[in-house]
Amino acid sequence: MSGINLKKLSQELGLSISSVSKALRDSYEISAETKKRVLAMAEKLNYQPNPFARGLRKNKSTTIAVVIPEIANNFFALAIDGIQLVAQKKGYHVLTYLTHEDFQNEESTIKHLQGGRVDGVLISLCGDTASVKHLIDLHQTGVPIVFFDRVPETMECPTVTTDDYESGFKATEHLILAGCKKIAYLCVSGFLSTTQKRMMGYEAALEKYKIVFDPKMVIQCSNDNIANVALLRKLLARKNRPDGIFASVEKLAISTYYASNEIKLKIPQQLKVISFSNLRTASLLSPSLSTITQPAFEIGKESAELLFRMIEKKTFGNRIDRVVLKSSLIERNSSVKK
Amino acid sequence: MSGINLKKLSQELGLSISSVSKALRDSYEISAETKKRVLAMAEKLNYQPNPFARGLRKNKSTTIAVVIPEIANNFFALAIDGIQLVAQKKGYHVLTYLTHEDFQNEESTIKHLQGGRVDGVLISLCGDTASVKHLIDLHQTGVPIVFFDRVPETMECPTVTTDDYESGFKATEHLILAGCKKIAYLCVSGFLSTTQKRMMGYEAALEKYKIVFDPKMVIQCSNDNIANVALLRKLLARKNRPDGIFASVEKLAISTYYASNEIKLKIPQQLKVISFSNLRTASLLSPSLSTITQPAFEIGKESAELLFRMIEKKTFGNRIDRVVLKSSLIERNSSVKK
DNA sequence: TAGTATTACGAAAACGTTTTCGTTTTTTTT
DNA sequence: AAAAAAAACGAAAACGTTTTCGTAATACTA
Repeated sequence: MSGINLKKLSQELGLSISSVSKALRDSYEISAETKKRVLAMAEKLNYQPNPFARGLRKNKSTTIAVVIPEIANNFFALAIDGIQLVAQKKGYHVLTYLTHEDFQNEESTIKHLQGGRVDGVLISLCGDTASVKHLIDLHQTGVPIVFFDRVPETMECPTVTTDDYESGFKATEHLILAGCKKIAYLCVSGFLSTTQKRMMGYEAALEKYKIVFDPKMVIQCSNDNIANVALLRKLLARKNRPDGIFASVEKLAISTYYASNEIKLKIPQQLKVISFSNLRTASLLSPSLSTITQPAFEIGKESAELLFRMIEKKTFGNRIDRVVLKSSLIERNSSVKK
Repeated sequence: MSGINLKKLSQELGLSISSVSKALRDSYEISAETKKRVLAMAEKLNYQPNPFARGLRKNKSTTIAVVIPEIANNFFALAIDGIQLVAQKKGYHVLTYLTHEDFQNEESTIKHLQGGRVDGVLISLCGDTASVKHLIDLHQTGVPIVFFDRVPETMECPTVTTDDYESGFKATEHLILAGCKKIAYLCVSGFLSTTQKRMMGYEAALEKYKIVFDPKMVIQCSNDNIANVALLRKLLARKNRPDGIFASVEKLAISTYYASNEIKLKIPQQLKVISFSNLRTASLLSPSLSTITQPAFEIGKESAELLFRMIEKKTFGNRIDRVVLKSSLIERNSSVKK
């Protein structure tokens, strides 16, 4: 359809296909003047090499895949930004897939990647990923994989994460020092590595300050915002309600705000809140939201750089990189001691 | 690398390559029992067809490209969500490209798409796109293109947009009715169709209420948030400062909030604000932000559906669809009359 | 000057599919 | 029972590259 290929170019130039091809890749076998002619004609006819023919021949796609749970999420949007930056610099194309936190989706997506469509995969697991067999299979076909943020527990693999345990600890400690006695931990899925580690930090902080851990204060939320608001409203209307909320994902903090508004619960007077979040508007909220902010852009950037290192020198197998970046705790009014 | 292809499959089965291929595509030339055997073996060996070989042979990629200015932006993130939904349903893959509002990027991205890498393109133009020659070239190679939100003025082409003129009018009228006498219009680029139309609505509303249009109240901002805050701080500190702000993009509203905070200007008492925005936290801001909210998800969905209609029946050329969706004005405290 | 490098190019195979066109065997029709 | 039709499969070309190898013509070496 595009019409213009090596054959037409070579006819136009009175050269063979192979010579034209070599001229375009600047081969030493072709004289300087011929190269000039070829380049000029290629430019004139606006020749673009067919990526499928090239991919087939070279067994290379110059494409990577990014598999994430959702895109309408500041963390992942920023991470993609970082990924795209380095991919673009390398001349790579980026395929994006959304799992919508559904394991079936993740599985079939990964399976489709088996055919050689991509040279590498960046993935953040979905909430209910129980098995990682699909990923092991993919890895065994020779496709390098880098996990970021949500990584598997049961697989030796390259990862880029943040200091989730420490962040969980600090966030909880922060609430305790602000006067909270009964802190709820909000999460979306118990399977996730992030959820687990943040919760371990949460538990450790409770222990340090001699607060007994109450399993009922671990609130499993869903991906349905409306349902989450309803759930939280119930939680916060109870007699025995928590006086502090530690949200392990941004949207749960927002739902907490909505729920509190609905039942006229004052933040931070009656309820203190801190949350993992990359909201640009955190400081503009009413009240401004205290956050643990992950370096989302850098996570994307680091992951992509790690992946390209694996793609370029095929030295993976003998070494496994695990990068850990630091999140920062930003105190604002939602958790202020009064 | 992946290893398992039709040749190996056929050897394993004692069949010819062509028969295996036909069996897998459920051809009438192959007997039912042979098909069963082939399917079973393919499943067992986890066969995945090579997308490059298939793409080369069929001259089809089952891939579309999405070209947008930025991803860390609620509008575009939601639009991508809608696009992915329908692409996934169709079994298509989605390549994402970010132009970062840079025309050079947009141009080279589109050029690279010329080789047949994708079956169709969804694009929202970047702010300084002066010429659309690159897009006309691409279109002439037979690649269907659908423009969404930011569309070209000088090209007959399929588009999905919102009622920008009306929205601009209503937003401005809303500020006027709330008591504003001097309304500034904030935009990122004068070239954009959206900017233009929203501004025409703005001017029309001013005229209706006999307010003279002041060109100095049209504020050209950049993509640098920090610079924008500084610019707005200056604007709002002037003696002759505006008493109303109409932001044509979300981030400018946020910058307005930052600037106002810095110079202790009270919203909505001293300054009323309304903005195009898809912020989930609009109602939680201090004060809650009045918005024109575009149906971003639906825009993405409609665009993709339109594109696939064009890809599937190649009836483009004889008809050009232009879909217009409605935005909604949501009044909140940032523009309340007091 | 004969032999050897070097330079500049072309022919052809290969990548893994799909598809067209045989070809053989079986079934149906007359 | 002979001819025609149908069923089930295989051989091979084609898609557009890249790359290996071969081969002229020219330049250099002894």
